[in-house]
Amino acid sequence: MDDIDRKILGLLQKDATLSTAEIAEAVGLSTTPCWRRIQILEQEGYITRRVALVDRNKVNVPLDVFVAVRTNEHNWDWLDEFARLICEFPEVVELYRMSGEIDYLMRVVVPDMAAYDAFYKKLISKVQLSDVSSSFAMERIKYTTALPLDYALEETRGRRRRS
Amino acid sequence: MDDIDRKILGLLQKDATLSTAEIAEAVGLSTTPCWRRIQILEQEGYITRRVALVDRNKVNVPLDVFVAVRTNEHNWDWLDEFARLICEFPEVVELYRMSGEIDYLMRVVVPDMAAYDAFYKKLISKVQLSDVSSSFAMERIKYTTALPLDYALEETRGRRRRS
DNA sequence: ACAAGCCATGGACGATATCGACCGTAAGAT
DNA sequence: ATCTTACGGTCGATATCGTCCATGGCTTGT
Repeated sequence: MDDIDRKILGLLQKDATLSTAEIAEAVGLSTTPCWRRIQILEQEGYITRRVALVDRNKVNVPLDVFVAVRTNEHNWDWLDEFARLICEFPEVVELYRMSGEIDYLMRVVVPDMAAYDAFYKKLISKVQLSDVSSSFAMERIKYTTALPLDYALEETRGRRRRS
Repeated sequence: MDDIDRKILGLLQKDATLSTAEIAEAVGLSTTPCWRRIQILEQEGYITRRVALVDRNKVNVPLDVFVAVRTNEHNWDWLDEFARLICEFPEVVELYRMSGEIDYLMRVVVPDMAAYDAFYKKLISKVQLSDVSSSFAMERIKYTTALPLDYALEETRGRRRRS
């Protein structure tokens, strides 16, 4: 993990269709060593997968709903069951176990409020939840899958230190 | 948008490295028409981009913080400035304008609570916010970039209706 | 019956990925 | 002062795919 690796990751995070030649030029390497680095980044698990992002409007799910959940059950079995169940819902794209007041927070994508209502009914019919509160997003201002790379550690693995 | 298109999108959402031949086989087409459909899906904007997802632990940002923001300023100029500013922060991965109590909700990724504190200080030094409350995620149970495709409309564009 | 739309097949061209081999160099270690 | 290691650069060979023809056949709507 040096500056060049960071640059490569940064580029691929934005656009995974870039050819090795293009990346090589952008980071100031020739193609072969650049390709080697990408290989290593993949083998070491820095890059977990490459995916296509689809337009939410085109597939008719323009609405984000944040669902804050509280429960009375706080044992592992319940959590397992809950997690398993939620993962079945394709509408739930994010689910976090939280600290503080709220036990779980999830983001749900649906076509509109009516569809959310249908989802909500399905949800509460399957799980016992003591308190559910939904907040609707009016507008998504920023959304990116790109993580910040400034915090990545050098990790003197081989011996990679360029001035 | 028929069942085959949905299948193709579903596959590419999960793994964009699949070759057209593999996709073709999976959806029960031969390669050429399958390739054409993918072309169309891209031209029509169903597929917006292809990106690489990187491992958050590897790049040292394992912690999710949800930041709920309230403000007194409710004019367009302020929003523009706020949006512009937030988009500069690579740690802010999602930002929504909400309905209800909270004005804005964002997800921030950082290495640890200390780093979040540093981020927080940077944030409040740049924007005037009347109320900020942070919730830390203990665990990310589900996270996917794949949208549900069940809601996608048929959109009888050409004449595409399979049984 | 006819036309339109979609599929399958086959093939051709070119871009790229994917290596392997070899050399040069700079920094660290002994 | 060497020896070693870890790069990077270059060259080149394969082979896989993407890309895009052209043709023919099947089904469906009018």
